[in-house]
Amino acid sequence: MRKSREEATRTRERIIAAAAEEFREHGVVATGLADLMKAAGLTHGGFYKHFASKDELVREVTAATIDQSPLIRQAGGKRPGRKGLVDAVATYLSPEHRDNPGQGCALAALGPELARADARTRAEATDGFLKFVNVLAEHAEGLRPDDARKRAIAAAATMIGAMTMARMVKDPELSNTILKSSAGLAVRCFE
Amino acid sequence: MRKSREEATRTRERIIAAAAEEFREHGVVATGLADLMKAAGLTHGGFYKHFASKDELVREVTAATIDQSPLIRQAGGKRPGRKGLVDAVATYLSPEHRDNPGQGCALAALGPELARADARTRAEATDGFLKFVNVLAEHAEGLRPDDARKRAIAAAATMIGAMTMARMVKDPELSNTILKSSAGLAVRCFE
DNA sequence: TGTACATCAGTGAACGCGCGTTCACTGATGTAC
DNA sequence: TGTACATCAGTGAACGCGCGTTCACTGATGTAC
Repeated sequence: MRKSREEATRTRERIIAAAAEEFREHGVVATGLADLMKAAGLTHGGFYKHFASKDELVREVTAATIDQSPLIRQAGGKRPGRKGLVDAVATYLSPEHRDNPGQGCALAALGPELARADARTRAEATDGFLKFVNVLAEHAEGLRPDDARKRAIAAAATMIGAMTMARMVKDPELSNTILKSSAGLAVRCFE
Repeated sequence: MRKSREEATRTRERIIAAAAEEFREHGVVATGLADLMKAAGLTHGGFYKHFASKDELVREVTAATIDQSPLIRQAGGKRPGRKGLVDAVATYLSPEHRDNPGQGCALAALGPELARADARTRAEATDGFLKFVNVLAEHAEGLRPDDARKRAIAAAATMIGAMTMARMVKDPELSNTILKSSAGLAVRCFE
């Protein structure tokens, strides 16, 4: 039962979307292709009509998922400067983001797994990290560009580390403190 | 060939040490028990004479590995105050630590995997995070204790996030910049 | 202290299972005339 | 525009493999008298 080209393209995107969610929620290695294809509404045999291997899927998911980070999703059309920065950081370091890793930032959900991935996936992850950094740097006011970039890099590390730790920690109060205190630091970083 | 009690205890510790290294290097899910027992110099069948399950091992490794974080390993017997803080942060955010995840901080190497682990493992990870925070807070001078704690939490998030991103990123220059800029932020955090 | 027996650390084969991947097949879609 | 044929998206069974776990067995260690 061959499908039309547009439908095949849509299927491919559906697989990527399902994988993006499953990977961020359960981890890349822990997610099986059969589970993932079922989540996309297909049987597992069809996978290789769209991707040469699981590694190729991981690479495509990494590339596609960056734009779904809450920081980047809300970046377009928001106010610049300090107000915008505070908004962006608060959206990223929100309890909503923490409690929904499947829809959130891949760097926070998969950081160490991406660090162990193949060169091309790491290259995609690097691009994603730089995109993240640039969104932050654009909110910096009155700083030399390379200084803004350095500060944005440290702020990004803070935000990504905070999200990971806020999810890991068992005590909900401590988790909230991690988010709040780190948000404060990320904003202060540009002052 | 039964072994003496002391030898059995040593074997158990050898399994934990081997697992600690393998897990941090390749991830928990990606590490098989057979590989890990071979790394400990044993055959895989003997594993269940020491642990009830892989999950139990993960929990014990999490508890045992925290003290091997470069931050905590060098904490005893170092100078207090700002100098000690700068040293501690520099040791943690060093290229040596980045390039040797198998001997490094479990929070940076396994953060998201620990976040998905069972309740008891997450409790161990939480204790480990608080130990990390306390080491930093002890270096804070002239701050109210709860303020020092909040700042230490944000500094910890920065350091852990920075180590993860420094390992993930492909560009070595960017990786070094992440370490340096984040170290600066972690120290400034207490001023 | 010496002897007889129970314990149990470690071995290596085997268990069922799910993994990533392959393949023969189906039938609707796309193409050529 | 209609017809004949090639293509190929998706199915579902099957591949070998390594996973976590179990088990019968060995023989040195520990224990009881």
